[in-house]
Formats: sequence, structure tokens, C-alpha cells
Amino acid sequence: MRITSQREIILEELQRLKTHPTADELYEVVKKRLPRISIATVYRNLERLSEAGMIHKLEYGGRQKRFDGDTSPHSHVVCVRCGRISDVETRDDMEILDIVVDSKGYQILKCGVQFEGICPFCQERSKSKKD
Amino acid sequence: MRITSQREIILEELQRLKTHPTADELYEVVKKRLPRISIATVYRNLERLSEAGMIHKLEYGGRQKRFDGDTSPHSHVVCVRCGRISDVETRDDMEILDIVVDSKGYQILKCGVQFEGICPFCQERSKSKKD
DNA sequence: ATATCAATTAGTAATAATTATCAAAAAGGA
DNA sequence: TCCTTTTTGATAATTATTACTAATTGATAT
Ligand SMILES: [Mn+2]
Ligand SMILES: [Mn+2]
Ligand SMILES: [Zn+2]
Ligand SMILES: [Zn+2]
Repeated sequence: MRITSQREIILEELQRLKTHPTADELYEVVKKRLPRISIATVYRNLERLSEAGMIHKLEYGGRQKRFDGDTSPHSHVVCVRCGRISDVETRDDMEILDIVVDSKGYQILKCGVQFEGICPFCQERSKSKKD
Repeated sequence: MRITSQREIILEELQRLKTHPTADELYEVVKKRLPRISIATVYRNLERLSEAGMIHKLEYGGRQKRFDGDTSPHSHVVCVRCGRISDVETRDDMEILDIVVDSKGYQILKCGVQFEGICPFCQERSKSKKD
């Protein structure tokens, strides 16, 4: 895979952000450094980079995919209101795979704990709007 | 929430299927009993039923949502090739929430173990195609 | 049973996110 | 430099879902 400036900057900015951005959020950030870049280039490279294992594609809830420049093993919590994703610090791996009794013929490749919750922004919004 | 025949049959068929169907897969099944039903009615009711907690909406990977008529707590494995979802039998809950050290301000509502793997169908397909 | 009124429906249009296409540009040798 | 392959930007197409609307249905009160 060639290193183009587009590809390099997309990867750099994704690794810098800790927000697990969507493709269009990342596009807005990258555009500041490459004003002529196309949104299609962002989508294309996020796909290629995740195939290459250099980033992670997060396909939890919501309709938009999110991306993570941090490929070290860690868990996420997804806000059920707005779809925002944050890392969750967890204790060192109790062997979660050991809880499986029957995987119905599936060859299990990986497993992780997934949390759902309400993010600080949405908690604040609820408090003020009293809804 | 009113019980219409459409709503009743959508729920019945979803509870009968153990396949975690997509909206259009369920539409095809329901159409055999209600040939004049609209796909929009299926989408609308799946949304309403899941708001009411009578079914579960599964938004793991893939672009299509899947639905589960079984609302008892259980884990799923998602096929990374085709998106198919199966139940995973697990040992009784070790308190997974206890592994959280820092949830970054999120109010955590629920957590579950999510597995990724390759389903029996895709394993067979790999074997014969040798790709 | 009939009138009333809100909930729901079928059919279709609109939207949103992603993917596909393609000619032009850039990269990397020989 | 010239040639070949990869990548890009621009835009069209696709896909899944949601929104809209007039007509129908169901529940309730009279
Ligand atoms: Mn992360
Ligand atoms: Mn299930
Ligand atoms: Zn939120
Ligand atoms: Zn599969």
C-alpha cells in the first residue's frame, strides 16, 4: 500500500483524535490540512487502512460507522442517545472466552465486552431539559 | 399500543424465527400470512416493538439492523463474513460490570460480551472455494 | 348500531450513508 | 524519460431506513 499524503494525513489525524470519529467528522478535520481532498478518498482510505489492520472500524449501533486509530485491545462504551463512543478502562483480561459453553458451530475469532450507556453530554442535556 | 393483525403477526413470526432476521427477511416471511402488508409497516412495527421492549434491535456490524424476538439476556456471535448472528450459550454471569475501572463519565446502562467469528456456512464456503 | 376521533396502514417519496465508476493525476520503477 | 499501476476527485448509483399522506381501522361514547 502506497503512502500518499492523503493516506498519511488521514491516519495521522485519526490517531490524534480520541473521539472515534465518523468518516465525515474526520473529513472535516483532514480538510483543514488538505482543502482539496474528496470525501470519497476518506471513505476509501478508512476502508483500506482497516483491512490492513492499521485502524479499527467500529460498527456498533447507530447508522454511521466510527473509526479508532488506537488498535490496542480495549473496550468501548456507546452512548444510546447520540452514538458517541469512548474507551472504557478495564481490569486485565479475565479470560472472557472461557464463558462460552456452545458457540453453535461458529469459529470464534475474537470477543470483547461492549458497554452501553449515556455520555456526559447527554446526561447534561437531560438535566437541563428535564424531559 | 394497539394490537393489529400486522403487529401481532410480525411479533409472532419474529419470536418463532431463531435467525435474528433483518427487516426485509422478516417481511418476506410475514408476507406469506399477510400478502398485502407493506415493508414500511414491518419497519415501523419493529421500531415500536423494540421501543416497548418486546423485542430487541441488534445493531452490531454490517449495514442492516437485525431483530431478536428473544428478550432474555444472552450473548451473540456475529459472522464477520456474512453478518449472520447466532446466540452463544454462556456460563452464568460472572459480574462483567466489575471489570470497569473508569467509564469516562458515562452512566453505564448495560453490558454484554460480543463475539465475532465465522459461521458454519462461511466456513464451508471457504473450504470448497479454497480462497 | 352509529358517530367520532386517534392510531395505524399501504404506498411511495425523501433522506442518509456508503459504495461504485471513471477519467485524470501521481507514484514508482526500468 | 516513458511506461505501468495505484490512487485521487468528482459524481452517480445503491442500500437501508425514515418521512409523508390519504385512506382505513379500531376503540369508545352516545
Ligand atoms: Mn477506542
Ligand atoms: Mn438472540
Ligand atoms: Zn450521548
Ligand atoms: Zn457467515
